Amino acid sequence: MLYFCAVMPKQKVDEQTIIIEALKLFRKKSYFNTSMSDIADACGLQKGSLYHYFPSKEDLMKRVIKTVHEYFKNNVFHHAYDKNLPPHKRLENLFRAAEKVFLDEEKGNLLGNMGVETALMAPEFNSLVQRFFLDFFHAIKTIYQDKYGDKIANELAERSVAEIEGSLMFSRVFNDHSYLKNTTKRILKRIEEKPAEAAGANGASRATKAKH
Amino acid sequence: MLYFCAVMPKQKVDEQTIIIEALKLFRKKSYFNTSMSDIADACGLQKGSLYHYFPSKEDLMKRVIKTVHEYFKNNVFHHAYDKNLPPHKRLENLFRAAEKVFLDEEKGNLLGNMGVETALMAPEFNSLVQRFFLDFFHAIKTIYQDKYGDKIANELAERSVAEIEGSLMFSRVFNDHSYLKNTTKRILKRIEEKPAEAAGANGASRATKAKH
Amino acid sequence: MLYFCAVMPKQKVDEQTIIIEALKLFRKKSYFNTSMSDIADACGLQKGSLYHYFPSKEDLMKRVIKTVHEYFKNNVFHHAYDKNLPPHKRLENLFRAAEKVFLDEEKGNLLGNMGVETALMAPEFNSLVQRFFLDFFHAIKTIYQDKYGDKIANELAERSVAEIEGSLMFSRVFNDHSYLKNTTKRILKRIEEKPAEAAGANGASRATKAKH
Amino acid sequence: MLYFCAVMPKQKVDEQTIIIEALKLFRKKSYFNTSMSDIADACGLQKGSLYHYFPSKEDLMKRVIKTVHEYFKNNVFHHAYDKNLPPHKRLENLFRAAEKVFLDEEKGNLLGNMGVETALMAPEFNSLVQRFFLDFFHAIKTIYQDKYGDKIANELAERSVAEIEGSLMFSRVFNDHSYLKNTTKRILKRIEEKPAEAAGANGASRATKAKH
DNA sequence: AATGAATGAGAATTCATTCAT
DNA sequence: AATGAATGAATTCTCATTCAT
Repeated sequence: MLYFCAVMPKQKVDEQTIIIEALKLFRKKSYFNTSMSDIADACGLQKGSLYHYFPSKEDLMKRVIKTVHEYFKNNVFHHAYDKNLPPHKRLENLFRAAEKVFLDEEKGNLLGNMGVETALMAPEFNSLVQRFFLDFFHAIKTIYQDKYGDKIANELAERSVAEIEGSLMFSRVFNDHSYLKNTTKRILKRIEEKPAEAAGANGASRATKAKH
Repeated sequence: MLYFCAVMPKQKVDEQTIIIEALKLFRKKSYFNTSMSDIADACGLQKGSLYHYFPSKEDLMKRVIKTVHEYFKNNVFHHAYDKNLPPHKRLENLFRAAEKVFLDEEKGNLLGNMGVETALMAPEFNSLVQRFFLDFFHAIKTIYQDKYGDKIANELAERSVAEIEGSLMFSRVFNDHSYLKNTTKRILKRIEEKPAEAAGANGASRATKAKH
Repeated sequence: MLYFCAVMPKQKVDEQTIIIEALKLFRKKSYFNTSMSDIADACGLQKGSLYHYFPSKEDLMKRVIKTVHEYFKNNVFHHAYDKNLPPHKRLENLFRAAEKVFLDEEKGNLLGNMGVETALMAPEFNSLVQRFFLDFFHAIKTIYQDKYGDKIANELAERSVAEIEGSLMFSRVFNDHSYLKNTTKRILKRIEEKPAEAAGANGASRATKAKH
Repeated sequence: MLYFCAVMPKQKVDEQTIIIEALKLFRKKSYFNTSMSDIADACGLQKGSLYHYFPSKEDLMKRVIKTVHEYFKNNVFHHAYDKNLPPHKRLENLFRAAEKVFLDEEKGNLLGNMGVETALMAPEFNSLVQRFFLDFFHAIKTIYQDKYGDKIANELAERSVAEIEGSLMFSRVFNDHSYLKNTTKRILKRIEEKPAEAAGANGASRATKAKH
C-alpha cells in the first residue's frame, strides 16, 4: 500500500489513522472481538502507544462512532438538504451514498454499521448511536416534507429508516446485498408515486418527535 | 415450574434452567459481556458444573438460540398457519405475540432478538439466526399469500420483517416501545386495505427466494 | 473383541477390564493425557463408577504397572528360566515375546513401555518401575550365567537391557520398529559367539548388584 | 550474565532467563506437571507476562528443547569433530561433557533428557527430539568412521547411543550415576580395542540411515 | 454397583492498562 | 512520541474427586 507512492510521505501515525484502522477492525470483527493489540498492529504501533492518543478503548470507540457520524453528515445526509434537486433525486443520491458505505461496495465486503450492534451490546455507546439515528431520521424527513406534511413526513421517515436498517441487517445475516438494494429501490419508487399511500399514518414515536 | 412431590426432590438444576438463565443474561448484557461465571451464579452452580451440561459457551449459546427459535415457532409463528382466521386477524395475533416477547412485556423472562446482534458479531451463530429469519419470513409470507400472489407475498413479507426488525432496533436504542408498536399497527392497517399498494414490487432477495 | 464369543458372557465390568482399558489409554496417550473420563468411556462406565474399584487415578496406575509387570513375568521373563533350552534359544524366545508386547505387533502400533516414561515424570511410580527392571535384569542375567561368570553376566545383562530400552525409545521417537529389532538381533548374535567380548567388563551398578 | 554499567539497568527478565527457568522445572517436574504459573514464579513474573515472550506453553517448550539441542551442539557434540585428536580421545571428551549435563553434575543448572520423555508423551515435540538424536548419532558415527567403514560406524553409533540412553534412563530410575558412567567407560574401552568386534553388524535403522 | 450432578481447585490464555525509559 | 515490559484481573475450560440417590 505504501510502496506505490512516488515520494513516501512521512506517514506519521496520527489520531485519524488510528481511528480509521480501528473502524475497519470494529466493522470487520466487532468491538468486543477487536483488541487494542489488533488495532496497534494495524497501525504499526505498539499497544502502549495507542494510549498516547486515546485514554481507553471505550474512548477510542466513541471517537470512531463520532467520526462515522461526521462522515455520514458530510457524505450521505447532506444530500437531503440540497434544495436544488427534487425530493426523489435527493433521496436517490442519499441512498446511493449510504449503500456505498453500508455495503462497502468498493471492497465487496458486507460491513454494515457496527455502531448499531455495538449500541445494543454496550450501553455506554447508546447516546452516540441515538444521535446518529436522529440525524438519519431528520435527513429523510426533510426530503419527505416537501411532498407531505410534517406529521406524515415524520412517520414516513421513521418507517423508511426502519426498513433500511432491517434490510441492512438481513443483507449481513444472509450475506446478500439485494436485501438492502431492493429496499432502497422500493422506497424510491414510493416517493415518485402519489402521496395517497401515507394516509392513515399513526403518530411518530417519542424520540423522533422530541428532537424534530 | 417445580412440581411438589410428597418428598421434595433434591432441586437439581437442569438444562432448561441453565438455558433460561443464560438467555436472560445474554439478552441483558450480550453474549460477549456475559461470562460462564455469571451464568453459573445465576443458576446457583459452580462454573465448572455448567460443563456438565454444555461442552462450551458457544454450544450453550447455540442451544439458547435454538430454544428461542422453538419458542417463536410454537408461540408466535404458528398464528400464521391458523387457517380458521382471516389474514389480518392472523397477522394481528402473530404481532401481538411477537411484541410480548420482543418488548419483554411480561417481566423479562423470555427472548428478545439477542440472536440477531450476536449473529452480526459472531459468525459461528449466523446459520442459526438465518434459520430463524427464514421461518419468520415464511410465516408472514403465508399470511400474505391468501390475498396476494406468491411473488408479491414474498416481497411484502421481506419488507414487513425488515420494518419490524428495524423498528425493534430503534425501540431498543431509544428505549421506547412505540417504534415497534407503531410499525406493527401500520403493517396491520396495510393488510386490511386494498392490495393495490403492493404493485410494482421488485423481486425478493436471494436467500428468501431460495428457501420458499 | 466381545462380538466373537459364541455365548456372550455377562461381561460385567470388573477390575481387570478397567485395568486393561486404562493400560491401553496410558500407553497410547500417556498417564497425564488420559483422564478418568477417558477411561470410564472406554469401559462404558460413568466417571464416578471408577471410584468403586480404585480409590484414585494414581492407584489405578499402580495397578496397571503391576499388571504389566505380572504379565512380563508370566509371558516374557519366564523364558529365561526354561532350563531345557540352551541360553541363546532362551534369549531368543524372551526377545520374541518382549517384541510382541513392546511393538504391539498385533495391532501395528508402536507402544513401548509406558511405565518407564511415567516413572521419569511421576516419582510416585518409581519404585514399581524399579522392581520391573530388576526382574528384567535378573532374567537376562540368568541366561548369561550359564556361559559366563556371575560378574560378567551381571554386566552383560545391564548392558543388554540398556541397549534394548534405548533402542525401544528410538523405535518410538522415530516410529521405526527396526531399532529395537536390530538390537535384539545383535544381542542374540553375540551370545552365539565366543565369550571373549565380555572381557574387561567394569563392575555392574549398585542397584543391580544390591538385588542379585 | 548481567554486565554492570555505571548505572545498573533495571533487571529486565529476558527470554533466556525464562527458557532456563522453564528448563529447570521441566527437568525436575516434567512438562505436564509444570504450570505456567510455576514458571512465572521462578522468574519473578506474573503468569500473564510470560505470554509477552512466548505465545504458548507449547511454544516455550519447543524453545527449551531447541536451546538444549543447541547447547549439546556447542558443548558436547562438537568434540566429535575435533580432527586434531584421536577417535578415542574425542569420544572421551564427548562423553565427559555429556555426563556433566545428563547427570547434572554441577548444580542442576542445565539440561537432562527431559526432551525424550516429553517426546514420548506429547507428539508435538517429536520432530525436535528426532533432530536432537540425529545429531547425536551423527557425532558418534563421525568418531567411529575413522576406524571403521561407514556401515559399521553407523551401526556402532546407533548401538552406543542406545546404550547411553538406556543406561541414562536407569541412572534416573534408580537414581544412581553408575549406570551411565559404566556404560561410557565400557564404550570407550571398546574403541581402544581392535575393530574385530563390530563384524557381523546388521544394517542400521531407517531414520539413521536416511539422514547420514 | 452404578449413576450423574456437583464441586473446587487450578490450568492456559487474553487483554486493557500502566509506566519507566 | 513511542516503546515494550509488566501487571492483574478475568475468562474459558479441565479434571480428579465426592456423594446422594
